[in-house]
Amino acid sequence: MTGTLPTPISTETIARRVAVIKALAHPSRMLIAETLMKGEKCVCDLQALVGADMSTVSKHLTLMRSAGVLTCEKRGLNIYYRLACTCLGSFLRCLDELAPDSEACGTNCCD
Amino acid sequence: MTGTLPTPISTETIARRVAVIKALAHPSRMLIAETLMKGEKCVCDLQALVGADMSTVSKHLTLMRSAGVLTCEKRGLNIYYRLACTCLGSFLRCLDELAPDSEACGTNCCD
DNA sequence: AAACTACTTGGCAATATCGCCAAGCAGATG
DNA sequence: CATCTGCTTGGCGATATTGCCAAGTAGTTT
Repeated sequence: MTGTLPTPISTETIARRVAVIKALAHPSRMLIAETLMKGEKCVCDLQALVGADMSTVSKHLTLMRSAGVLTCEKRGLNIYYRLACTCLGSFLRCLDELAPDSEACGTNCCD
Repeated sequence: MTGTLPTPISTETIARRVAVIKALAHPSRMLIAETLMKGEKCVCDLQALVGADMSTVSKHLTLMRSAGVLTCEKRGLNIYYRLACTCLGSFLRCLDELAPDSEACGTNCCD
């Protein structure tokens, strides 16, 4: 169990994680994720929320779905999106506690 | 149509979260975060790990520190970086369970 | 103090992401 | 069937990210 183990994480795992993380790395997509934590919404609802062109919102949703963050279901004329990533809420709340650090250790110290 | 409720999350909160998420949204930075979960490392260690130019690694680290994901401390000739975001581990493990979804609901269905 | 070490910063080209418009498509409705 | 609705896709310019080289800095050693 102890000792020096070679990096036990594969490039594929890293890539998959990055794809999911990137699916959240945009203000509109973060807002969508936050909103969907309260329940499913159709694209038109999310468009109104985000305030961008519907095609833009649709592309955001496609990206998030491809990454596995969202799932969708068609009912009647609308397509309803919902969160697939249940662990997101607690993580985001944790992030909100995190303070940005402007202090450096090297040459770029400010005081 | 669902009820119209005013968005209870501020633009600033969204922006802060996105900054943190972006700090993880790159293969090298994800690998750095994963590695630092096991303990602090100096920049040269991380350079060897990532396999990029030291200046590149340094910029990644600066970005992560600015977002609040890392902290650093200078000891002797080296600068040691460590993870500041304690909730990252459980979130990443959760992400690893998440399956990417290639099935769509609209016109882009494949089968 | 000159040279060295460990790292950061500036600059710039290559690449990726973003967002709008226009066009397309499936299902519902007239 | 023709049209309308809700959404997706293609295309493309605008903007942001990435990574290397070169140059700079603070502390260390000789």
